[in-house]
Amino acid sequence: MNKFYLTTAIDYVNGKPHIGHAYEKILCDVICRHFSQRTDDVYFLTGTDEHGIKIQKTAAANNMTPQQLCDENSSAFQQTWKDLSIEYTDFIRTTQERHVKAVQKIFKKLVENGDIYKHSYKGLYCSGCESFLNQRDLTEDGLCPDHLKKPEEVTEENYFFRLTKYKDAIIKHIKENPNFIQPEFRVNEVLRQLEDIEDISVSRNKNSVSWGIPVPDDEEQVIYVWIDALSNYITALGYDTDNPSETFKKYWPANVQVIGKDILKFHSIYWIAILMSLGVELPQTICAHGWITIDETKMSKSLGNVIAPADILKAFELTEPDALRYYMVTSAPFGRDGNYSDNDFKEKVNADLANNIGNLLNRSLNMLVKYFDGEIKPEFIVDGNDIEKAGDETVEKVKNFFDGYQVAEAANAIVEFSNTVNKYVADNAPWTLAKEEKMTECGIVIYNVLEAMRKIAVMLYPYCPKISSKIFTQLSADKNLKYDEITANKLQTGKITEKEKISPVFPRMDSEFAADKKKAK
RNA sequence: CGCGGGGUAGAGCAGCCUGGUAGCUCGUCGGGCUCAUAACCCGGAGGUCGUUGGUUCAAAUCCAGCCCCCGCAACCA
Repeated sequence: MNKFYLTTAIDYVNGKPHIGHAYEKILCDVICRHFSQRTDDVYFLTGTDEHGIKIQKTAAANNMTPQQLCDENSSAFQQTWKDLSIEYTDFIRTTQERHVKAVQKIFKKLVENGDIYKHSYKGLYCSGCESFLNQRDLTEDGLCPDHLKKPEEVTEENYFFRLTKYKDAIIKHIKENPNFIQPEFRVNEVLRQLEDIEDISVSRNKNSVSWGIPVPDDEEQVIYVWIDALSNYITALGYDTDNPSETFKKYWPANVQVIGKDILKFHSIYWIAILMSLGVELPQTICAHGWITIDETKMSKSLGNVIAPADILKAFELTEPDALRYYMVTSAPFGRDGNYSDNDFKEKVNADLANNIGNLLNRSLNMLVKYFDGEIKPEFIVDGNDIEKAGDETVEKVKNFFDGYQVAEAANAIVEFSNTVNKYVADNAPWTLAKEEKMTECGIVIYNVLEAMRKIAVMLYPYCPKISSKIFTQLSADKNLKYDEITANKLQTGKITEKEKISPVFPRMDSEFAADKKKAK
């Protein structure tokens, strides 16, 4: 693999970031960090979607210009990603000039290709809402639910995209490329949706929506969400209908486009049709993740159970996001919904990060200090033992899971390995060996454990970069994170640590350590 | 109506394709160890595998019917 390009959905800036937004970005960051360990060239794109009637209205309600609202909320998203250690390569905003210009060119190109036509559209317009309503949105009496007024039938002339022209080609592509839509159980849903698609409206009259990218050569119309938002995945790379950038040529097509299950239709049908019309290659995989519920309840503004990632970190007095990152991506199996609850969060990270992995490092380093003054002697290194093999097998398993973007499953494999190593410690009881003065045997066991820890630190890095870094530091190990070098590298011999340098890399939440931390503040 | 997934110990899941001792994580109870972050290791208790019937020497697993839950179909992240 010589490059890896991943995109997230771009978030609509009509509100502040919550853990639903965060879930996707963490998932993507974990995937990108993993692939950065296997290729030098990872490009990770995220951003914000900033046009449309909702932004226009929210801004007006708050006495702001739409651009002010977008600036404020887009910044909030960027700050949140920083707080969560999301290291994207580029952040695109659909109000940026680079995007606006490219979208207009794309629109023109679609017109030239004969895939866009003008068509009058008859709809139910509510003047209170300043927008069209669907029949199903109305009350039983046919009134607008918000304004309790009867909407008027209004005819608007819009531009339409010939989606139906690409229907057969899309079906063919989906059937011929089994990995195109992931998880696989979504494929039938999409094929079913394809059966009754119609051409889609891709513009709005300026009178109903003014906050958008103007249609080229028609002052009356602005470009609607489809062509605007979806094309961010290529405009960010510098796509241009006449003269695409080197970056675009290098990274497109995307290896994977990660989205929520709610927008799968737009990505596996609309977006694909647009690319087909433009004559641009299709992404390799569209991966739809599930949703995060809160205490088994759907998150919604009306229920008032929306949680911001920062609130969780604050509530648990966490100074780094690793635990939350770990929990979020392991709480749901691939593509399924996950759940967040304070209690599950605490239990999961205590069990895996503190008790299992963190304690394993702590106990083995302490033994190294106690029995060998922190020194690894050359005679401790014996190749080909069972733990080494188990470690190498885990490395392979983790790679395979990531190849299918199965992030939670890969994490389980890492914890399982750590668990095996804990058993190995108990079975071989280095403390007993020390008492019996079998010092070389004792050293071999401890060394094997520390070597296993080094591998765990490499594999854990995508999930918990800060904890991983602490493990490397305490092992005095080279922070080499490349998978190819896992087996080639070894811990250095000689004195690697002393009593004062050892401390829990992840304190149990609610433990004495956490309590001490609170006091210290 | 349709298409798809599911119902297995208190909770969350695996096993089902390729029938033959029902497994994992958390919790719980008991024991062990003493290197460690009330940690770690071992063991116990706890399940008529939704239900009815069929195939078979043998069914959680295959087949049929029924009951219940969920997803998609609807611009929710």
